[in-house]
Amino acid sequence: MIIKILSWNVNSIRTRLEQVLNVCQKYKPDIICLQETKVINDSFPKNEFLKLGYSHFYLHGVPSYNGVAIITQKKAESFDILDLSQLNQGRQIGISIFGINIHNFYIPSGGDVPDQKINLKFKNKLDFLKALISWSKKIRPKNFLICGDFNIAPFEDDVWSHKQLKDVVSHTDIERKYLLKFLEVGNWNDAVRARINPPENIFTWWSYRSKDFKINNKGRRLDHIWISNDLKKKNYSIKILDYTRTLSRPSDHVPIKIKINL
Amino acid sequence: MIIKILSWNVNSIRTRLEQVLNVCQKYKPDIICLQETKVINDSFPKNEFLKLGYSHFYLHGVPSYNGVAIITQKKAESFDILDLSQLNQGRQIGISIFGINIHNFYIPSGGDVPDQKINLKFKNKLDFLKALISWSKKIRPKNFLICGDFNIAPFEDDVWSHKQLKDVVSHTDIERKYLLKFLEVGNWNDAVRARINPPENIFTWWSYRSKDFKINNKGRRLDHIWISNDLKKKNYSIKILDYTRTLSRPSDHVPIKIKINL
DNA sequence: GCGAGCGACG
DNA sequence: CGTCGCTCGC
Repeated sequence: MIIKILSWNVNSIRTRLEQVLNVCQKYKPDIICLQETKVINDSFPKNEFLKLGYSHFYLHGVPSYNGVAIITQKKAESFDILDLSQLNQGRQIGISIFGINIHNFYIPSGGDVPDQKINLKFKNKLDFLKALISWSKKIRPKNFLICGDFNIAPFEDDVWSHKQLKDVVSHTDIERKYLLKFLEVGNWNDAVRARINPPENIFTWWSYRSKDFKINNKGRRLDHIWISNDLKKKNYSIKILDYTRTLSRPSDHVPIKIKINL
Repeated sequence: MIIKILSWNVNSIRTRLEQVLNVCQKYKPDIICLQETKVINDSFPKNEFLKLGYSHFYLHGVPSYNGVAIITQKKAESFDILDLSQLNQGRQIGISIFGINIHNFYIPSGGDVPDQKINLKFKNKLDFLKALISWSKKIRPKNFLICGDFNIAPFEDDVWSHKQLKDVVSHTDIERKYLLKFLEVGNWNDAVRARINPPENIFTWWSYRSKDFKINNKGRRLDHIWISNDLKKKNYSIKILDYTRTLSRPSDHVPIKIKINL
Protein backbone atom coordinates (compact mmCIF):
# COMPACT_ATOMS: atom_id res chain seq x y z
CA MET A 1 0.00 0.00 0.00
CA ILE A 2 1.34 3.35 -1.04
CA ILE A 3 0.67 6.29 1.27
CA LYS A 4 1.56 9.95 1.04
CA ILE A 5 2.38 12.13 4.02
CA LEU A 6 2.80 15.86 3.80
CA SER A 7 4.40 18.07 6.47
CA TRP A 8 4.11 21.86 6.45
CA ASN A 9 4.69 24.71 8.85
CA VAL A 10 1.86 26.90 7.62
CA ASN A 11 2.38 29.87 9.95
CA SER A 12 -1.35 30.12 10.72
CA ILE A 13 -3.82 27.67 9.23
CA ARG A 14 -6.49 30.36 9.09
CA THR A 15 -4.36 32.68 6.98
CA ARG A 16 -3.00 29.86 4.83
CA LEU A 17 -6.20 27.82 4.48
CA GLU A 18 -6.71 28.27 0.73
CA GLN A 19 -3.09 27.39 -0.02
CA VAL A 20 -3.22 24.29 2.15
CA LEU A 21 -6.43 23.13 0.47
CA ASN A 22 -4.88 23.71 -2.94
CA VAL A 23 -1.83 21.66 -2.05
CA CYS A 24 -4.09 18.89 -0.73
CA GLN A 25 -6.13 18.86 -3.93
CA LYS A 26 -3.00 18.77 -6.02
CA TYR A 27 -1.04 16.10 -4.13
CA LYS A 28 -3.81 14.21 -2.31
CA PRO A 29 -1.77 13.24 0.75
CA ASP A 30 -3.32 10.60 2.98
CA ILE A 31 -1.92 12.35 6.03
CA ILE A 32 -1.34 16.06 6.53
CA CYS A 33 0.96 17.17 9.34
CA LEU A 34 0.81 20.88 10.06
CA GLN A 35 2.87 23.04 12.38
CA GLU A 36 2.33 26.57 13.67
CA THR A 37 -1.40 26.32 13.15
CA LYS A 38 -1.80 29.25 15.59
CA VAL A 39 -5.36 28.39 16.41
CA ILE A 40 -7.21 26.78 19.29
CA ASN A 41 -8.92 23.50 18.50
CA ASP A 42 -12.42 24.98 18.55
CA SER A 43 -11.50 27.45 15.82
CA PHE A 44 -9.72 25.00 13.53
CA PRO A 45 -11.28 25.32 10.04
CA LYS A 46 -12.48 21.72 9.74
CA ASN A 47 -15.31 22.27 7.27
CA GLU A 48 -13.11 23.07 4.33
CA PHE A 49 -11.06 19.91 4.86
CA LEU A 50 -14.21 17.83 5.22
CA LYS A 51 -15.22 18.91 1.73
CA LEU A 52 -12.00 17.39 0.42
CA GLY A 53 -12.62 14.10 2.20
CA TYR A 54 -10.41 14.72 5.22
CA SER A 55 -12.65 13.85 8.13
CA HIS A 56 -10.28 13.11 11.01
CA PHE A 57 -8.57 15.85 12.96
CA TYR A 58 -5.90 15.29 15.57
CA LEU A 59 -5.26 18.70 17.01
CA HIS A 60 -3.22 20.34 19.69
CA GLY A 61 -3.63 24.06 19.39
CA VAL A 62 -2.88 26.78 21.92
CA PRO A 63 -3.82 30.45 21.59
CA SER A 64 -1.66 32.66 19.34
CA TYR A 65 1.43 30.54 18.95
CA ASN A 66 2.68 27.12 17.92
CA GLY A 67 0.08 24.40 17.50
CA VAL A 68 0.28 21.12 15.60
CA ALA A 69 -2.33 19.17 13.67
CA ILE A 70 -2.60 15.88 11.84
CA ILE A 71 -5.45 15.55 9.37
CA THR A 72 -6.38 12.25 7.72
CA GLN A 73 -8.95 10.66 5.47
CA LYS A 74 -8.89 7.35 7.35
CA LYS A 75 -9.43 7.22 11.09
CA ALA A 76 -6.29 6.75 13.15
CA GLU A 77 -5.89 3.75 15.42
CA SER A 78 -4.61 5.94 18.24
CA PHE A 79 -3.88 9.56 19.04
CA ASP A 80 -1.38 10.94 21.54
CA ILE A 81 -0.69 14.45 22.72
CA LEU A 82 2.79 14.73 24.14
CA ASP A 83 4.15 17.50 26.29
CA LEU A 84 7.79 16.60 26.80
CA SER A 85 8.70 20.11 27.97
CA GLN A 86 5.76 20.31 30.39
CA LEU A 87 5.05 23.80 29.04
CA ASN A 88 1.83 22.90 27.13
CA GLN A 89 3.00 24.74 24.05
CA GLY A 90 1.34 22.59 21.36
CA ARG A 91 4.49 21.04 19.97
CA GLN A 92 4.01 17.31 19.52
CA ILE A 93 1.24 14.93 18.60
CA GLY A 94 1.29 11.41 17.25
CA ILE A 95 -1.06 8.92 15.66
CA SER A 96 -0.97 5.28 14.64
CA ILE A 97 -2.40 4.64 11.21
CA PHE A 98 -1.86 2.14 8.40
CA GLY A 99 0.15 0.12 10.93
CA ILE A 100 2.79 2.83 11.42
CA ASN A 101 3.38 5.55 13.99
CA ILE A 102 3.54 9.14 12.86
CA HIS A 103 4.61 11.99 15.11
CA ASN A 104 4.41 15.61 14.18
CA PHE A 105 6.72 18.16 15.84
CA TYR A 106 7.20 21.84 16.20
CA ILE A 107 10.53 22.19 17.97
CA PRO A 108 11.04 25.58 19.68
CA SER A 109 12.74 28.14 17.48
CA GLY A 110 15.03 29.26 20.29
CA GLY A 111 15.04 33.05 20.18
CA ASP A 112 17.84 35.22 18.92
CA VAL A 113 20.87 34.75 21.15
CA PRO A 114 22.43 31.27 21.15
CA ASP A 115 23.26 31.33 24.85
CA GLN A 116 21.38 29.20 27.38
CA LYS A 117 22.29 31.47 30.27
CA ILE A 118 20.95 34.72 28.91
CA ASN A 119 18.24 33.38 26.57
CA LEU A 120 15.62 31.18 28.18
CA LYS A 121 14.13 30.33 24.78
CA PHE A 122 17.42 28.85 23.66
CA LYS A 123 17.61 26.82 26.88
CA ASN A 124 14.07 25.58 26.29
CA LYS A 125 15.01 24.52 22.78
CA LEU A 126 17.96 22.49 23.99
CA ASP A 127 15.86 21.03 26.81
CA PHE A 128 13.24 20.03 24.28
CA LEU A 129 15.92 18.26 22.23
CA LYS A 130 17.17 16.47 25.35
CA ALA A 131 13.63 15.34 26.04
CA LEU A 132 13.36 14.08 22.46
CA ILE A 133 16.61 12.16 22.90
CA SER A 134 15.22 10.45 26.02
CA TRP A 135 11.92 9.83 24.26
CA SER A 136 13.74 8.25 21.30
CA LYS A 137 15.64 5.95 23.62
CA LYS A 138 12.46 4.96 25.39
CA ILE A 139 10.26 4.21 22.40
CA ARG A 140 12.88 2.32 20.34
CA PRO A 141 11.21 3.41 17.08
CA LYS A 142 9.69 0.71 14.92
CA ASN A 143 7.47 1.42 11.90
CA PHE A 144 7.87 5.01 12.91
CA LEU A 145 7.96 8.28 11.00
CA ILE A 146 8.50 11.69 12.55
CA CYS A 147 8.22 14.96 10.75
CA GLY A 148 7.78 18.65 11.24
CA ASP A 149 9.54 21.89 11.78
CA PHE A 150 12.64 20.93 13.75
CA ASN A 151 13.99 24.49 13.54
CA ILE A 152 17.53 23.17 13.05
CA ALA A 153 19.56 22.75 9.88
CA PRO A 154 21.85 19.90 10.97
CA PHE A 155 24.42 19.66 8.15
CA GLU A 156 26.81 22.29 6.88
CA ASP A 157 25.18 22.30 3.48
CA ASP A 158 21.68 22.57 4.97
CA VAL A 159 22.09 26.34 4.97
CA TRP A 160 23.07 28.87 2.32
CA SER A 161 26.30 29.65 4.19
CA HIS A 162 27.62 27.53 6.99
CA LYS A 163 30.24 30.16 7.72
CA GLN A 164 27.76 33.01 8.08
CA LEU A 165 25.22 30.99 10.05
CA LYS A 166 27.37 28.99 12.44
CA ASP A 167 26.55 31.39 15.27
CA VAL A 168 22.94 31.91 14.24
CA VAL A 169 20.22 30.03 16.11
CA SER A 170 19.10 27.04 13.98
CA HIS A 171 22.62 26.16 12.86
CA THR A 172 24.88 26.48 15.93
CA ASP A 173 27.20 23.63 16.83
CA ILE A 174 25.30 22.72 19.98
CA GLU A 175 21.91 22.56 18.25
CA ARG A 176 23.30 20.50 15.40
CA LYS A 177 25.02 18.19 17.91
CA TYR A 178 21.82 17.69 19.90
CA LEU A 179 19.76 17.09 16.78
CA LEU A 180 22.23 14.53 15.43
CA LYS A 181 22.30 12.85 18.84
CA PHE A 182 18.49 12.64 18.63
CA LEU A 183 18.85 11.11 15.16
CA GLU A 184 21.46 8.66 16.35
CA VAL A 185 19.96 7.35 19.59
CA GLY A 186 16.65 6.70 17.87
CA ASN A 187 18.29 5.03 14.90
CA TRP A 188 16.38 7.51 12.83
CA ASN A 189 17.10 8.04 9.16
CA ASP A 190 16.98 11.44 7.49
CA ALA A 191 14.61 10.52 4.67
CA VAL A 192 14.92 13.83 2.86
CA ARG A 193 18.71 13.92 2.52
CA ALA A 194 18.65 10.21 1.60
CA ARG A 195 16.83 11.23 -1.57
CA ILE A 196 17.58 14.89 -2.28
CA ASN A 197 20.90 16.67 -2.18
CA PRO A 198 22.42 19.86 -3.53
CA PRO A 199 22.53 21.26 -6.13
CA GLU A 200 18.87 20.28 -6.07
CA ASN A 201 17.00 22.47 -3.60
CA ILE A 202 16.94 21.09 -0.08
CA PHE A 203 15.89 24.27 1.73
CA THR A 204 12.47 24.38 3.32
CA TRP A 205 12.53 27.87 4.82
CA TRP A 206 13.35 31.33 3.57
CA SER A 207 13.00 34.38 5.81
CA TYR A 208 10.19 36.81 5.16
CA ARG A 209 12.69 39.60 5.63
CA SER A 210 14.63 39.17 2.42
CA LYS A 211 12.60 39.86 -0.66
CA ASP A 212 13.17 37.96 -3.90
CA PHE A 213 14.01 34.91 -1.82
CA LYS A 214 15.06 32.82 -4.81
CA ILE A 215 17.56 35.34 -6.13
CA ASN A 216 19.89 35.29 -3.15
CA ASN A 217 18.42 31.94 -2.10
CA LYS A 218 19.40 32.40 1.52
CA GLY A 219 17.43 29.41 2.70
CA ARG A 220 17.76 26.81 5.41
CA ARG A 221 16.61 23.19 5.76
CA LEU A 222 14.62 23.38 8.99
CA ASP A 223 11.85 20.90 8.19
CA HIS A 224 12.44 17.18 8.27
CA ILE A 225 11.05 13.73 7.77
CA TRP A 226 12.82 10.99 9.68
CA ILE A 227 12.01 7.29 9.47
CA SER A 228 12.89 4.19 11.45
CA ASN A 229 15.14 1.49 9.99
CA ASP A 230 12.29 -0.78 8.91
CA LEU A 231 10.65 2.03 6.92
CA LYS A 232 14.00 2.93 5.41
CA LYS A 233 13.92 -0.41 3.62
CA LYS A 234 10.66 0.40 1.89
CA ASN A 235 10.39 2.12 -1.45
CA TYR A 236 9.92 5.82 -0.89
CA SER A 237 10.34 9.14 -2.63
CA ILE A 238 10.57 12.71 -1.35
CA LYS A 239 9.41 16.00 -2.78
CA ILE A 240 9.95 19.52 -1.46
CA LEU A 241 7.11 21.74 -2.68
CA ASP A 242 9.12 24.92 -2.82
CA TYR A 243 6.77 26.49 -5.37
CA THR A 244 4.50 27.49 -2.48
CA ARG A 245 7.09 30.05 -1.40
CA THR A 246 6.38 32.01 -4.60
CA LEU A 247 2.63 32.32 -3.98
CA SER A 248 1.27 35.58 -2.65
CA ARG A 249 1.12 35.74 1.14
CA PRO A 250 3.15 32.56 1.52
CA SER A 251 4.26 30.72 4.62
CA ASP A 252 7.99 31.17 5.22
CA HIS A 253 8.20 27.36 5.25
CA VAL A 254 7.38 25.06 2.32
CA PRO A 255 5.82 21.59 2.48
CA ILE A 256 7.81 18.37 2.33
CA LYS A 257 6.19 15.20 1.14
CA ILE A 258 6.98 11.52 1.34
CA LYS A 259 5.39 8.80 -0.76
CA ILE A 260 6.11 5.40 0.72
CA ASN A 261 5.15 1.85 -0.21
CA LEU A 262 4.43 0.20 3.13
CA MET B 1 -15.25 69.49 -22.02
CA ILE B 2 -16.54 66.37 -20.30
CA ILE B 3 -14.93 65.42 -17.01
CA LYS B 4 -15.50 62.52 -14.65
CA ILE B 5 -15.17 62.74 -10.88
CA LEU B 6 -15.30 59.74 -8.61
CA SER B 7 -15.80 59.84 -4.84
CA TRP B 8 -15.18 56.83 -2.61
CA ASN B 9 -14.75 56.15 1.08
CA VAL B 10 -12.22 53.33 0.67
CA ASN B 11 -11.74 52.51 4.36
CA SER B 12 -7.93 52.31 3.98
CA ILE B 13 -6.29 53.02 0.65
CA ARG B 14 -3.55 50.51 1.41
CA THR B 15 -6.00 47.66 1.93
CA ARG B 16 -8.21 48.71 -0.99
CA LEU B 17 -5.48 49.71 -3.44
CA GLU B 18 -6.10 47.02 -6.05
CA GLN B 19 -9.84 47.68 -6.07
CA VAL B 20 -9.33 51.42 -6.43
CA LEU B 21 -6.92 50.89 -9.32
CA ASN B 22 -9.37 48.54 -11.00
CA VAL B 23 -12.18 51.07 -10.71
CA CYS B 24 -9.88 53.76 -12.12
CA GLN B 25 -8.92 51.59 -15.06
CA LYS B 26 -12.54 50.75 -15.71
CA TYR B 27 -14.07 54.25 -15.41
CA LYS B 28 -11.05 56.47 -16.05
CA PRO B 29 -12.14 59.36 -13.81
CA ASP B 30 -10.22 62.59 -14.27
CA ILE B 31 -10.44 63.27 -10.56
CA ILE B 32 -10.50 60.74 -7.73
CA CYS B 33 -11.73 61.87 -4.32
CA LEU B 34 -11.03 59.39 -1.54
CA GLN B 35 -12.06 59.38 2.09
CA GLU B 36 -10.84 57.36 5.04
CA THR B 37 -7.49 56.76 3.41
CA LYS B 38 -6.11 55.89 6.87
CA VAL B 39 -2.56 56.62 5.88
CA ILE B 40 -0.07 59.40 6.45
CA ASN B 41 1.01 61.29 3.35
CA ASP B 42 4.48 59.72 3.27
CA SER B 43 2.99 56.25 3.06
CA PHE B 44 0.39 56.99 0.40
CA PRO B 45 0.83 54.41 -2.41
CA LYS B 46 1.54 56.90 -5.19
CA ASN B 47 3.52 54.62 -7.49
CA GLU B 48 0.60 52.47 -8.50
CA PHE B 49 -1.45 55.51 -9.47
CA LEU B 50 1.45 56.98 -11.39
CA LYS B 51 1.44 53.87 -13.57
CA LEU B 52 -2.17 54.65 -14.52
CA GLY B 53 -1.32 58.24 -15.43
CA TYR B 54 -2.44 59.88 -12.20
CA SER B 55 0.49 62.04 -11.26
CA HIS B 56 -0.91 64.68 -8.92
CA PHE B 57 -1.71 63.93 -5.30
CA TYR B 58 -3.48 66.30 -2.95
CA LEU B 59 -3.33 64.58 0.39
CA HIS B 60 -4.30 65.19 3.96
CA GLY B 61 -3.65 62.03 5.91
CA VAL B 62 -3.36 61.55 9.65
CA PRO B 63 -2.22 58.35 11.37
CA SER B 64 -4.74 55.49 11.70
CA TYR B 65 -7.99 57.31 11.06
CA ASN B 66 -9.81 59.52 8.59
CA GLY B 67 -7.71 61.08 5.84
CA VAL B 68 -8.79 62.52 2.48
CA ALA B 69 -7.10 62.54 -0.89
CA ILE B 70 -7.69 63.97 -4.35
CA ILE B 71 -5.79 62.37 -7.18
CA THR B 72 -5.71 63.82 -10.68
CA GLN B 73 -4.12 63.37 -14.07
CA LYS B 74 -3.89 67.10 -14.73
CA LYS B 75 -2.24 69.43 -12.25
CA ALA B 76 -4.62 71.44 -10.10
CA GLU B 77 -4.58 75.23 -10.17
CA SER B 78 -4.73 75.41 -6.39
CA PHE B 79 -4.85 73.15 -3.36
CA ASP B 80 -6.31 73.91 0.06
CA ILE B 81 -6.29 71.97 3.27
CA LEU B 82 -9.14 73.04 5.51
CA ASP B 83 -9.52 72.34 9.19
CA LEU B 84 -12.88 73.79 10.10
CA SER B 85 -13.06 71.89 13.38
CA GLN B 86 -9.52 72.84 14.39
CA LEU B 87 -8.93 69.22 15.34
CA ASN B 88 -6.56 68.35 12.46
CA GLN B 89 -8.45 65.18 11.67
CA GLY B 90 -7.89 65.02 7.92
CA ARG B 91 -11.44 65.77 6.87
CA GLN B 92 -11.48 68.35 4.09
CA ILE B 93 -9.36 69.32 1.13
CA GLY B 94 -10.12 71.25 -2.00
CA ILE B 95 -8.61 71.94 -5.39
CA SER B 96 -9.35 74.17 -8.35
CA ILE B 97 -9.10 72.40 -11.68
CA PHE B 98 -10.73 72.70 -15.10
CA GLY B 99 -12.02 76.06 -13.90
CA ILE B 100 -14.12 74.58 -11.11
CA ASN B 101 -13.66 74.10 -7.39
CA ILE B 102 -13.82 70.63 -5.94
CA HIS B 103 -13.90 69.92 -2.22
CA ASN B 104 -13.65 66.48 -0.71
CA PHE B 105 -15.09 65.78 2.76
CA TYR B 106 -15.11 63.19 5.41
CA ILE B 107 -17.70 64.42 7.91
CA PRO B 108 -17.35 62.88 11.39
CA SER B 109 -19.40 59.75 11.88
CA GLY B 110 -20.57 60.86 15.30
CA GLY B 111 -20.28 57.83 17.57
CA ASP B 112 -23.14 55.71 18.81
CA VAL B 113 -25.34 57.83 21.03
CA PRO B 114 -27.18 60.74 19.35
CA ASP B 115 -26.81 63.05 22.33
CA GLN B 116 -24.45 66.03 22.31
CA LYS B 117 -24.20 66.14 26.07
CA ILE B 118 -23.05 62.61 26.69
CA ASN B 119 -21.34 61.90 23.37
CA LEU B 120 -18.54 64.26 22.40
CA LYS B 121 -18.25 62.66 18.96
CA PHE B 122 -21.86 63.55 18.22
CA LYS B 123 -21.25 67.11 19.35
CA ASN B 124 -18.17 67.28 17.12
CA LYS B 125 -20.24 66.09 14.17
CA LEU B 126 -22.85 68.80 14.68
CA ASP B 127 -20.11 71.39 15.21
CA PHE B 128 -18.51 70.30 11.97
CA LEU B 129 -21.83 70.75 10.17
CA LYS B 130 -22.24 74.21 11.72
CA ALA B 131 -18.77 75.09 10.46
CA LEU B 132 -19.73 73.85 6.99
CA ILE B 133 -22.84 76.02 7.10
CA SER B 134 -20.71 79.08 7.89
CA TRP B 135 -18.19 78.08 5.26
CA SER B 136 -20.96 77.74 2.66
CA LYS B 137 -22.26 81.18 3.49
CA LYS B 138 -18.79 82.63 3.23
CA ILE B 139 -17.71 81.12 -0.07
CA ARG B 140 -21.01 81.67 -1.95
CA PRO B 141 -20.32 78.60 -4.14
CA LYS B 142 -19.78 79.21 -7.83
CA ASN B 143 -18.56 76.55 -10.23
CA PHE B 144 -18.29 74.41 -7.18
CA LEU B 145 -18.66 70.69 -6.52
CA ILE B 146 -18.39 69.05 -3.13
CA CYS B 147 -18.38 65.35 -2.50
CA GLY B 148 -17.47 62.72 0.00
CA ASP B 149 -18.69 60.74 2.93
CA PHE B 150 -21.09 63.08 4.69
CA ASN B 151 -22.13 60.34 7.13
CA ILE B 152 -25.73 61.50 6.99
CA ALA B 153 -28.68 60.14 5.04
CA PRO B 154 -30.77 63.31 4.74
CA PHE B 155 -34.08 62.10 3.30
CA GLU B 156 -36.49 59.56 4.71
CA ASP B 157 -36.02 57.26 1.76
CA ASP B 158 -32.22 57.54 1.97
CA VAL B 159 -32.25 54.63 4.42
CA TRP B 160 -33.76 51.18 4.34
CA SER B 161 -36.18 52.10 7.14
CA HIS B 162 -36.75 55.63 8.27
CA LYS B 163 -38.78 54.36 11.20
CA GLN B 164 -36.07 52.06 12.48
CA LEU B 165 -33.24 54.51 11.92
CA LYS B 166 -34.72 57.80 13.06
CA ASP B 167 -32.84 57.55 16.37
CA VAL B 168 -29.70 56.06 14.87
CA VAL B 169 -26.73 58.33 14.27
CA SER B 170 -26.58 59.23 10.53
CA HIS B 171 -30.35 59.67 10.21
CA THR B 172 -31.51 61.59 13.31
CA ASP B 173 -33.68 64.65 12.88
CA ILE B 174 -31.01 67.05 14.06
CA GLU B 175 -28.35 65.71 11.71
CA ARG B 176 -30.74 65.76 8.77
CA LYS B 177 -31.80 69.28 9.69
CA TYR B 178 -28.20 70.51 9.87
CA LEU B 179 -27.26 68.82 6.61
CA LEU B 180 -30.25 70.29 4.78
CA LYS B 181 -29.42 73.70 6.25
CA PHE B 182 -25.90 73.27 4.85
CA LEU B 183 -27.46 72.39 1.48
CA GLU B 184 -29.78 75.35 1.59
CA VAL B 185 -27.48 78.16 2.71
CA GLY B 186 -24.92 77.20 0.09
CA ASN B 187 -27.54 76.90 -2.62
CA TRP B 188 -26.13 73.46 -3.17
CA ASN B 189 -27.91 70.87 -5.29
CA ASP B 190 -28.00 67.19 -4.46
CA ALA B 191 -26.71 65.89 -7.78
CA VAL B 192 -27.26 62.24 -6.98
CA ARG B 193 -30.93 62.43 -6.03
CA ALA B 194 -31.50 64.76 -9.00
CA ARG B 195 -30.65 61.81 -11.23
CA ILE B 196 -31.27 58.59 -9.28
CA ASN B 197 -34.21 57.68 -7.12
CA PRO B 198 -35.78 54.55 -5.68
CA PRO B 199 -36.54 51.87 -6.66
CA GLU B 200 -33.15 52.22 -8.32
CA ASN B 201 -30.43 51.78 -5.72
CA ILE B 202 -29.40 55.00 -4.03
CA PHE B 203 -27.59 53.50 -1.05
CA THR B 204 -23.82 53.96 -0.83
CA TRP B 205 -23.11 52.16 2.43
CA TRP B 206 -23.94 48.78 3.91
CA SER B 207 -22.62 47.75 7.31
CA TYR B 208 -19.93 45.10 7.47
CA ARG B 209 -21.85 43.49 10.31
CA SER B 210 -24.76 42.14 8.31
CA LYS B 211 -23.77 39.43 5.89
CA ASP B 212 -25.52 39.03 2.54
CA PHE B 213 -25.92 42.79 2.42
CA LYS B 214 -28.02 42.71 -0.76
CA ILE B 215 -30.57 40.24 0.57
CA ASN B 216 -31.86 42.42 3.41
CA ASN B 217 -30.44 45.48 1.66
CA LYS B 218 -30.21 47.47 4.88
CA GLY B 219 -28.25 50.27 3.28
CA ARG B 220 -27.97 54.00 3.74
CA ARG B 221 -27.10 56.90 1.43
CA LEU B 222 -24.21 58.50 3.30
CA ASP B 223 -22.06 59.60 0.37
CA HIS B 224 -22.94 62.62 -1.69
CA ILE B 225 -22.09 64.85 -4.60
CA TRP B 226 -23.43 68.38 -4.38
CA ILE B 227 -23.06 71.04 -7.05
CA SER B 228 -23.57 74.78 -7.24
CA ASN B 229 -26.40 76.26 -9.31
CA ASP B 230 -24.23 77.03 -12.33
CA LEU B 231 -23.04 73.43 -12.53
CA LYS B 232 -26.59 72.20 -12.11
CA LYS B 233 -27.37 73.71 -15.49
CA LYS B 234 -24.73 71.62 -17.21
CA ASN B 235 -25.35 68.22 -18.67
CA TYR B 236 -24.38 65.61 -16.13
CA SER B 237 -25.02 61.98 -15.21
CA ILE B 238 -24.54 60.02 -12.03
CA LYS B 239 -23.57 56.42 -11.37
CA ILE B 240 -23.37 54.53 -8.08
CA LEU B 241 -20.85 51.71 -8.45
CA ASP B 242 -22.49 49.37 -5.99
CA TYR B 243 -20.91 46.29 -7.57
CA THR B 244 -17.78 47.02 -5.53
CA ARG B 245 -19.66 45.99 -2.39
CA THR B 246 -19.78 42.42 -3.75
CA LEU B 247 -16.02 42.11 -4.22
CA SER B 248 -14.01 40.20 -1.67
CA ARG B 249 -12.68 42.38 1.15
CA PRO B 250 -14.80 45.35 0.09
CA SER B 251 -15.07 48.81 1.55
CA ASP B 252 -18.37 49.28 3.38
CA HIS B 253 -18.92 52.30 1.12
CA VAL B 254 -19.26 52.20 -2.67
CA PRO B 255 -18.05 54.82 -5.17
CA ILE B 256 -20.27 57.48 -6.65
CA LYS B 257 -19.38 59.04 -9.95
CA ILE B 258 -20.41 62.14 -11.87
CA LYS B 259 -19.80 62.78 -15.54
CA ILE B 260 -20.33 66.44 -16.35
CA ASN B 261 -20.02 68.53 -19.48
CA LEU B 262 -18.46 71.77 -18.28
C1' DG C 1 -17.05 42.93 10.69
C1' DC C 2 -13.16 45.07 9.34
C1' DG C 3 -9.86 48.73 9.34
C1' DA C 4 -5.67 50.87 12.26
C1' DG C 5 -1.37 50.62 15.53
C1' DC C 6 0.99 48.18 19.14
C1' DG C 7 4.25 44.76 21.20
C1' DA C 8 5.50 39.84 21.23
C1' DC C 9 7.33 36.34 18.58
C1' DG C 10 9.22 34.22 14.63
C1' DC D 1 8.13 40.76 7.01
C1' DG D 2 4.08 38.84 8.88
C1' DT D 3 1.59 36.16 12.18
C1' DC D 4 -1.21 36.79 16.83
C1' DG D 5 -4.21 39.19 20.30
C1' DC D 6 -5.24 43.51 22.15
C1' DT D 7 -7.76 48.05 22.04
C1' DC D 8 -9.75 51.46 19.49
C1' DG D 9 -12.93 53.43 15.98
C1' DC D 10 -16.58 53.19 12.52
